[in-house]
Amino acid sequence: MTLADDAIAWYETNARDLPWRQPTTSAWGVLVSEVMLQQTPVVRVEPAWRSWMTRWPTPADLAADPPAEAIRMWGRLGYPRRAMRLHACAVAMVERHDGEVPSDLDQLLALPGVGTYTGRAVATFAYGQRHPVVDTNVRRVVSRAVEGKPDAGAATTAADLVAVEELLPPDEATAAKASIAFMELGAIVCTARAPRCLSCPFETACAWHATGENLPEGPSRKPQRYAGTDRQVRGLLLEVLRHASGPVPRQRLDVVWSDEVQRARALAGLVDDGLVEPLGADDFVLAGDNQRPQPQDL
DNA sequence: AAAGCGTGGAT
DNA sequence: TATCCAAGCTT
Repeated sequence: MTLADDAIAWYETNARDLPWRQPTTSAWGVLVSEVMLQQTPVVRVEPAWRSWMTRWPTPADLAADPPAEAIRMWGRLGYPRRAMRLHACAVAMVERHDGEVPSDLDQLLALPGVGTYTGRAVATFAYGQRHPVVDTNVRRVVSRAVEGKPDAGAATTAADLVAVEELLPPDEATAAKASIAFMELGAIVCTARAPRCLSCPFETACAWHATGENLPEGPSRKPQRYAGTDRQVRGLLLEVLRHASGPVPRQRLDVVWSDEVQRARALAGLVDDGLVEPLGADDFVLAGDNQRPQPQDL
């Protein structure tokens, strides 16, 4: 039995029942789930994903609406640039791929917001192809089970892809199952904080378990501050703009943060990123909102 | 290649 | 309370 075999067997009876794993889910549905899951936990993604798919069942549906609507629907999932990119991705798929999610990995990787992980995840989970799908869960599982180290490095490397590829069975469909199984194992058993080694199908094979599960010395990532950062200010500004139906006067944005310099910098950053657009001298809207007729236009 | 980018729940 | 962490991507 290989690790892949053990993982697949374990997955058959232990996998969570997530909507984007239903066989009827479209490749678009898989892509949306993958983007939403970038740095956002499953429990928060699930309801958002359902709403999103109900409103925009296909890429063409999303592409037909302005980015502002995507940013609103994104709600508080975090990193709203992902909503922008998902919208841009839908537009690109309409333009370049006849409104379909491409199955070719290189075409996937060329889409906005689709990187090393997401591209392979879509090719694998939506189209059943054989690719190493390497996210934080898989890196942790492989780091522990194969290398005996408590945690993986900070970011995915080419070597990680090779290491995971070598664990995949040759058959395409089986490899795809192994990929989702490795991820699920990392998500619910081989967790960062309190791994459930006694419930792990790798228990006897795991190099890390064999050496006594020595814990990592420090955090695997650099701790990221939030309070007081531009990110917090951007979040506050965007929260106001999300709930506005028309142009927002600058004064309404001024009240969210007292430091004028930082506030201006954060707003400029949102404009730079294409999330927000200035409208006239002192009004702001979410990207594309100026294309909707405003009350004063009627 | 390291830093920037949201948000909220768990410990 | 503060820190860690959650299916990363872009520049």
